[in-house]
This record gives sequence, structure tokens and C-alpha cells, in this order.
Amino acid sequence: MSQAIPLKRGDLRDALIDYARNETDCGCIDSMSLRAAARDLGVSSGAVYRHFEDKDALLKEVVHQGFLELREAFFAIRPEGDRAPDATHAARRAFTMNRAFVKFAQNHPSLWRMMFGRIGVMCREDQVKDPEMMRYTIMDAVHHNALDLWHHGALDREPDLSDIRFIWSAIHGAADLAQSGARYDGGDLVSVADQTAERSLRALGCRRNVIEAGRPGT
Amino acid sequence: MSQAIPLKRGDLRDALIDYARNETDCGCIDSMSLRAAARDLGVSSGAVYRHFEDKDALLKEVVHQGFLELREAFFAIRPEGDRAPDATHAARRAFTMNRAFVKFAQNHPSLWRMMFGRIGVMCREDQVKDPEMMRYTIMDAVHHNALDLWHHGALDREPDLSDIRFIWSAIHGAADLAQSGARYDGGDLVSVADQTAERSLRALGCRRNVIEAGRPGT
DNA sequence: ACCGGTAAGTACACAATGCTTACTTGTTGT
DNA sequence: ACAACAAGTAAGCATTGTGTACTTACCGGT
Repeated sequence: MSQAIPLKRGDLRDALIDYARNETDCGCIDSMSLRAAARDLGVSSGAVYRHFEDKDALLKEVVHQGFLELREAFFAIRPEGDRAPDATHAARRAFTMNRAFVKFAQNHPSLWRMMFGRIGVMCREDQVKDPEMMRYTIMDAVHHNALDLWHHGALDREPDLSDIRFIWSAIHGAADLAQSGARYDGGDLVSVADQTAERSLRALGCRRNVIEAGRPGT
Repeated sequence: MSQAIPLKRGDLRDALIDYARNETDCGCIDSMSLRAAARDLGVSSGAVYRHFEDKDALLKEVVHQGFLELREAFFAIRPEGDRAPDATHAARRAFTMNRAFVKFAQNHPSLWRMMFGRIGVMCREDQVKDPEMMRYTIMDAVHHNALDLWHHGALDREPDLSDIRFIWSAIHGAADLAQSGARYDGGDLVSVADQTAERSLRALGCRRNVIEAGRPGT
């Protein structure tokens, strides 16, 4: 991976983030070196430190982008056409969220591990200084969707925090197991994601016909 | 961490595993170096390679032990006194399993990450050659417990594979989130584990009185 | 059109690491 | 007692993260 066009002065920072992100998706994150990055980008190894305090700072930036991407996949779910959001839409979104999560973990395992590993912890520690990162809360996305279902009369009781934590754990766990190459004894990951969604909805006490209506077509 | 008593010839392998395991629990796994290990154990750095092909091989051994430990915590759950296992016992075991999982992840975050990260994947790839490792299946433990409940008449339907995957995801997710320092908006991890167990049992269609009977005391 | 200051990038150095290769030493079976 | 083999040593190589002192490109004010 060598850089054909030499970078313009000042473009190094973004180029480094891109580079690290690509290396991460190749699964070589552990073996990525700043020197190799600088070499491939046609720049001296010291130049990196003009833009990042240390290696971890660069990785944190990658994790940051990862959360933004995951968030985007989460919230990019819109009702078909111009229909107003309703219970069916919320149920459909539950399925789509599960698929997005599992797919993300499967497609970017190395990034996923960073997001929920040491670097991710560091990012969360930085939240104090950087309230912008507070918006990463996947739990909130789950919570909102559950409340949508409730407000549209699809649930037989109001979901509480403990319900939310439970289905958050389930969706996160399904994705993490997907990433870690768990043996699922057959069944592709998409159907695993769908089943996770379905059982999460049931655990919330969602009406069966709403679940059926929200289930994605084959 | 320096070694007072110099190792006896031949004890290096086990000493290295112990050392790596300790470093892992200190959370310094990423920064652990074979040279430092050798130095602390009072041995030359080349000696390591007499016992492990490379660094990953040592880490794989640590992960191996981690799975054995987790397994032990899982199966160490016995009925009180001499009572024959019954539905209540199976329900109690569900609670205890959840607690064990979450505690393990919380107490050994670095080891946990290795177990379900890159090294863990490598171990699972080795399973082909080493069927011994097939016994690591946490999913089986979950499955057996669910079947126990069913056979004791505590469930309103027979659990299928998809049920098992779901509660496996939930327990794994709760533990992984605990490990990754997720903000749970209050609530200590033990109660999070208990709630995960309770909702998993409910998702299986477990009778309420059995759940109540199995819930650990405060 | 010059020119000085500042940010971006370079050159070089240092200590540390993973791993290899060639050597020495301890142990053990006959 | 001694050969053979396993365990450990010494020294080296390529590579890495990071610090320090340097040069160079660029941009605003005159």
C-alpha cells in the first residue's frame, strides 16, 4: 500500500486516519506501525507526532470515527416512502438495528474490538473532557426505539431501564460473538440478528402482529 | 515483579504462563514483553523460545487457561446440601452463571478481551487440531441448564437453539459491556447480572415462582 | 515584492522489542 | 562414565515508538 501521489503539505493528519482505518479493517491493527504508515504515505516518521501525541491518540481517532459510523448505520433507518413513523416502523427498526450491529461487527472485527476494548475505554474516559462523545450512547438509541413502541401502544407495559439494558446486552452480545468467530451451530449471521431482534421485542412484551409486520422480508 | 528464587531448570514454561497471566490481570497485557518477562524470571531472553514458538503462542496458552477458569466458575455450581437438582436449582444456577460471567469480565478485563479477541479467534481456529478445546462451549452450558428447566417442567415450551443463542448473547453482552466500562446509568454489576438472568428466564417462558425461588438472596 | 514568523516536515538518535543463530551447560539413560 | 539431547546463554538483526534539534514551505504585513 504505497502512496502514488505525494501528500500536499497539511494533508497528513487525515491521510493517517484513513490509513489506520484501512489497516484496521485488514485486521492488521495490532501490527500496524506508525513508521510503516509514514513510509507508505511518503513522509518521515517524525512528522506523525506533529499531528498526534502518540500512537494511541491516532487509534482513538479511528475509534471515534467507528462510533460515528455505527451511529450513522443506526439512525439511517427511515420509514419507507413518506409514511409517518408508527409501531410497525419501530419494530422494523429493531430488526434493522440488530442487523446493522451484527454486520458492523462482522465486517470490521478489528475496529469493533478497539471500540469495545482498551482504546474504547480510554475514549469513554475522555468523555469528561469531550462531551461531544456523549452522543455515542447506543443504549439511548435502543431506549428511544423501545419508547416509540410503547407510545404507539405496541407493548403490554412501559419498558424500564432494566429492560433496555437487557436488550442492549443481547444485541451487543450477538454482535460481539459474531466478531469473535463463535460457532453458532449453523444459521447465518443475518438470521441470528433477526432472531435476536424478535426475541428482544418479545421480551419487551411487544404484540405479535407488530413483530410480524416489522420483520424484514426474506 | 522480580523473581526472588531463581527458577529450577525446566520450570520456565509454567513460570512464563503464570507471569503472563499476572501481567494480563494488571491490564498491562498490551505492553507485556517477553524480554521483560525473561528478565523478571532471571533468565535470558532467548530461553523463552525454547518453550513457545512466539509471543502469540504464550498468549494462547493464557487464553486457554482463562477458558478453563471461566468454565470452572460455571460448573462449580452445586445444589446446597444433598438435594437432588430440581427446577429451583436450575433457576438458581442461571443467576449464578450470570454473576460468574459478569464478575469474570469485570475482574479480568484484559484476559476477557484476549479470550474474545484476536487470540481467542486463533484458539478457536486451533480447535480443529485440538478437539480438547471443543469443551469450551459456553453455549452448551447455557443449553444444558435450559433443558434442565424444561425437564423439570419449569418452562411453558421446549427451548430451541434460537432461544439458547439469545440468552447466550444476553449474558455475553452484559459481561462484555461490563468489561468495556459501559455507562449503565446506575446499578451495580451484580444487580445487572441478576436482571439479565431474570429476563433470560422469562424469555424462556419460565414460571414466575421458579424464578423467585432461584433468585439469590440480597 | 520582500521578509519574518510559525506550522509542517526532516534527520538522527536512543532505548526497547520480537526473534534468530550459534554456542554452552546441565541432565539422564545406558 | 559418557554420549545425546533438552534447556539456557550470548550476541546480533531488523524494527518499533518517541524525543530533539534542524530545515523548509507558506502566509500576512509592509
